[in-house]
Amino acid sequence: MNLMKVAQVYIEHPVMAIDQTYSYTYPEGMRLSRGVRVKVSFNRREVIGFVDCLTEIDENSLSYQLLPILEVLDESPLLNDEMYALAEWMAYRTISPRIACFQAMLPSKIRPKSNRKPVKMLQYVAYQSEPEEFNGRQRQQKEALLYLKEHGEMLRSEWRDLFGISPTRSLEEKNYVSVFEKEAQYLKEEKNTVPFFTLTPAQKRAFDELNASEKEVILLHGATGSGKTEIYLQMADQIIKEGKQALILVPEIGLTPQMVKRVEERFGDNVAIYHSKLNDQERYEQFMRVKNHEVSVVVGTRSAVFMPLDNIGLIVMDEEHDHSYKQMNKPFYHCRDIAIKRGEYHHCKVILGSATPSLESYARAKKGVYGLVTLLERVNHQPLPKVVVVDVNQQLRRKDSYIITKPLRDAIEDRLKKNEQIIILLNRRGYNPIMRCADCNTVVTCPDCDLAMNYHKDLNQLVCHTCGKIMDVPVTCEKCGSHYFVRSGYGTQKLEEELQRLFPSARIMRMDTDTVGKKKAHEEYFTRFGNHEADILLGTQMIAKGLDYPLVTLVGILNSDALLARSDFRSVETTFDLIVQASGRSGRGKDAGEVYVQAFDPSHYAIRYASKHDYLHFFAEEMNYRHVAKYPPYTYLISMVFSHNDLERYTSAIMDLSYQLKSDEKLKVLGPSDLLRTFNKQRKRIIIKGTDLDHMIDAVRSVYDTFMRSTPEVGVVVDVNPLSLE
DNA sequence: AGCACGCCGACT
DNA sequence: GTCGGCGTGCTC
Repeated sequence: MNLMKVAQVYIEHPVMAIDQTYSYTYPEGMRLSRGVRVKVSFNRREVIGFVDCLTEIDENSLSYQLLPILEVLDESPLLNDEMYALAEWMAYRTISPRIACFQAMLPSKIRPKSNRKPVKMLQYVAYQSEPEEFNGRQRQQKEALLYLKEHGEMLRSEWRDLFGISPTRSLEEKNYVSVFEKEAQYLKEEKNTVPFFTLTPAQKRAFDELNASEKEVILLHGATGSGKTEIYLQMADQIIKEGKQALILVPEIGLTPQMVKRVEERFGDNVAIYHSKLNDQERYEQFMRVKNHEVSVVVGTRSAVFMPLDNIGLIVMDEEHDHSYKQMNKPFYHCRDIAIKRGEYHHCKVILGSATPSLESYARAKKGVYGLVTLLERVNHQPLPKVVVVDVNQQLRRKDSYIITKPLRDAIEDRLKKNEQIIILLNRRGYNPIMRCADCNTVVTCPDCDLAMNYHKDLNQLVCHTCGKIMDVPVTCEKCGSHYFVRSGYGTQKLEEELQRLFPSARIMRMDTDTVGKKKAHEEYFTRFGNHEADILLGTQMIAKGLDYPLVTLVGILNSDALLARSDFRSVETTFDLIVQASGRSGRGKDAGEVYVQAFDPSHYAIRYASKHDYLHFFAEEMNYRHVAKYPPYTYLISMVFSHNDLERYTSAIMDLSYQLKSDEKLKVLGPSDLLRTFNKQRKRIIIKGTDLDHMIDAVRSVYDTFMRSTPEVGVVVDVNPLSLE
């Protein structure tokens, strides 16, 4: 036995193949602890590692030479015990490498990956001393120095701007002030805090019920426009007065400028805003503000759930059903699961709010696992908007336009006359979605994806909405050689044209990924629409949620049941949600709102119940289907997608894997089935169904492990609790 | 994830 | 005869 001290280190590459610790020696006195990053040599390269623990091992038992840790990169751990344990739990649950979880939790500037200096340095000045006396010509210098004495250190550039370059430079040269570099600090802006609104009696009741509930997780089922946000803000206020912290999570598109403004008005600079559009530097700054206890409230999207708050008193997840809470790439976590886990750790309430709760959450609330508080009255006492369902087939039979049907056209005309605003939702980009050969009917598909290309008129080119490939409109049909093509269907581009033709004087604004490409464009569009710079806002689902414009009295949903055509088990729920949420944009001001829903199948229960804002009946009926088909929330799912450019070669390996899973009688295994090819990779999928999630995870982990070792060249993506199976 | 090692086709 | 394709094996 020859024991020696070593550090167990995870290596930065987020792949399952090296999801284990490696031992490194370290010199006496090196400051190491769990969660600090180190520089080590791995496979003859310098990489960043993440210290897991310090142990002793028997040198004689090793068949290889240990290497030393080269450098310690952090003075203190980046992740405290709570977050470290959370990362390990998340890695287990999502079947992903631990490093991927550490990375997901940290802003990229301090991710284990980057070895650049992350930190922006700025020059600051500080008061040192002053002369016995200033002479008459040194008035500027005197002012500048006294100002600095009074205000403490400040940005050098700011100080120079304020008092001029010449006096400040003399002061610096005479060493009355010191110049030094420091990490850029978040600039505190003076923000006026405004008082809270008085809660309506209905809001007050919900507020009290939430406070009184014994449950840790409580579902707040509140209609659109019922004033849930105000309740969250007042609960957060109450919590910070107790000296604790509040974490408010909002969906990607829910973090509108309006929302940010509201929160900042209430909490001033005691709040950190964290969302996906921040750049690396901004993320890092917000992360550090939270870590350094400079704020008590965090408002943010999915990844904000990892903010290093250490004394959480309340977690709110607004629009808890929203799909943007699920990370769609590694490590495929769901923000709700993390929020609830953190709530358990901090023994605080977790409030899930929604007008259209996910079936999972509502089912748990009904079972009593979660608390349930209901708030169905709207704040402005307006009834929920009247919903008119237009049968598109019927309009077609009358030889009327099926894009914008007569009833909707009349309604638009009417609102334009009254100078009110209109939102039109069409969940499809581009001009014509499909282009086919006029002779043999072959649809033009993406060479890499087996999916139809979309015609974009502005580019006069075809765009693949899956992989982004752009190509010229073909001259000859690949199948039959014909030179004639027809384009059909309609997307937002064509709709914009159509609307402008129908209403030549209307000011129309189009929002989809093609028009709001740039970073802050969203905000700009929303502000302009809010200022009534346009009469009609037309767009894809990005305009369906969270917007609050009092002048909007009409919402039109064009292809409302397009989603239903999909094979996904959640498509009905998604359709219901989209209609109810979009309807919620109408009639939020003093005038009652109206909604026109164009559908090919108006009798479908998703459309029927959505048009009556009837969540409860929808829930009951949809739960029936889920029960019969053994889908969530009655079961759990894990999907495994295999990809390779020549996947057929691995069919037998995948079959073996599925047989292995099928031999477990606690599991139901579907597939492998072929998926469409994307990014020039063939894909196959296996779906595992079961009722014991831990058991399912263990089973998948074990087969995944063997598969990965024997055929590492095949891509495998495992998604535990996938939101959709498209 | 990288990167070296290793075994088969088109070239100075 | 070599240069180099990328399958596959390993990293403390």
